[in-house]
Amino acid sequence: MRMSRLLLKTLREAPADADLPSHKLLIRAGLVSQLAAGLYSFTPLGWKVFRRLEAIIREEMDGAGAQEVHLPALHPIEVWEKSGRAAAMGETLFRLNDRKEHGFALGPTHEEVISDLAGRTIQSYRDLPVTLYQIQTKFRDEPRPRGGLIRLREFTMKDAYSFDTGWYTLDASYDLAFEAYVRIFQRAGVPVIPVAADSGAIGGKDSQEFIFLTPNGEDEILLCPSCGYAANAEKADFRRPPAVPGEPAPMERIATPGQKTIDDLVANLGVEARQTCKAVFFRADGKPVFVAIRGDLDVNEVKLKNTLKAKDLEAMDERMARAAGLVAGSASAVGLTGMTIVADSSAVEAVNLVAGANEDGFHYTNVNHGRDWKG
RNA sequence: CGGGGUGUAGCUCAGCCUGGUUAGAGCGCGCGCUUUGGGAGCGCGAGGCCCCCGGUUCGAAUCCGGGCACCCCGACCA
Repeated sequence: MRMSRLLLKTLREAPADADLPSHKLLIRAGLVSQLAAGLYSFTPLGWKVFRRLEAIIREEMDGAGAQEVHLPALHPIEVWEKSGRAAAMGETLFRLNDRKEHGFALGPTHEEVISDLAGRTIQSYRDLPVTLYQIQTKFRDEPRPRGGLIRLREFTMKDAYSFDTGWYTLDASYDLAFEAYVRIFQRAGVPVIPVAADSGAIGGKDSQEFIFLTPNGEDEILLCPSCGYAANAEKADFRRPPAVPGEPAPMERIATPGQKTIDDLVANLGVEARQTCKAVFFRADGKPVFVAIRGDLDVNEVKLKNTLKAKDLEAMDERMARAAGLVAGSASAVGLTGMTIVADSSAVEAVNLVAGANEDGFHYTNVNHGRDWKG
C-alpha cells in the first residue's frame, strides 16, 4: 500500500474527549475513531495493527495445542437463564427480542455457548483433554465505558476454555495457557507482571492476571521484592501494620460531639487511627452486614464478598442504615444485634480501641473484641 | 445511579456574563502561484441545524426551563 493511497488522517491536537495518553495517541495517530461511548471504529491502519496482534495470539495459542472455534455473538436468553448468569449479569447483559418476541442476548462472554458445544461433541474421556479458544466480539452494557479502548461496550476478546479429565490434567492445561500468554505479551512488547487474582464470577481455584503498570490503571497490585509474591489487591493477603499493644482496660463512654470520622477522633482524642475501630455497612444479597476494621485500614469489598459467599454486595444506603438502627459516625458492634457482624483480624487483635457508642455524639474507649463485642 | 464538567467549522478553541447588521481564529481541507536538499511559503476559497425542544423578547449562539449526548471521579465493572 502506498502511503499516498492510505486513508489516514492524523491530528495535531487530541479531541477534548480524550484524557488518557493511550487514548490521545490512538486518536491522534488516526488508528481509531469514536462512534459513541464505548464504541470505536478502526481505520485501515488501526485494523492492520489489530490483525497483527490477533495473528500473534493465534500463533501462540495454536502452538500450545489449542484449537480455534467461532461461536455466535447472539445467544438465546435460555442459555443464560439456565446457567443463572442472566440474573448475575443484570443490566450488563445486552438483551433484545427477535421478531417472534423471543428473548436473546448479545454475548458478554462465551462459557455458556462453549459448554453447549463441548457437551454435544465431547463424548468420551478419550476426547479429552481439549482446549478451545476464540477471538471474537463481545458486548457488555458497561455502567461506565471509559478511557478510549480501556473499557468498551463492544470489544474483541480472546477467550480459551480447556476441558480436562481431572484436576491434575487441568493444571497442565492451565500451565500451557499461562506460558502461551507470557509469550504473547513478550512478542507484543508489552511488559506485564503476572499476579494472583480473584477468580470473580467464573469461580475456581486459581486465577492470575497479567498486569501492565500504568498510572491510569483500574487495579492495585502488591509486589514483594524479596520473596516474589505478587497479587492483585483484591486477592492479596497481607500482614496488618502492628496494633498499639496494651492490656485490656475497662470500657468507658465519652462524649464526642460532632466527631463522626476517624480523622475527627484522631484530632480530638489524641489517639492514632490504628487505635480506633472503623464501622462500615454493606448490603449483601439484600441483607445488612456490619464490618468492623481497624481505623487505619479499609475494607476490601471483593474479599468481604468472598468471605460472605455473597452474590451481590454493595454499600448500604442511608435509609437502610437508619432502619437498621445504625448511627453513622458513631456506630460500632458493641451491643449491636440483628445483622451479620464481620470482624477483620485487625480489629480482633487490637486492644483498647475507640469505637462508636451507637448514639450520636458518643464513643466508647477501651473497646475489646470478645469482651465487648463479637463478630 | 450519585458528584463534577463540556456541547459553536473535520480538530483545538474565542464569542455568551453586559441579547442586536454577513458567527470568528489557528490547524486541517480544496484551488492557484511560487519553491523544491529537509515536517515549506504566499494568495484565494469551501465548510457551521451555534446539541435538541420549549419559553422570555421587536430580536436569542448569548437569558430562562426541560431533554439528550460526551468526558472525568465514585458506585459498578461476571
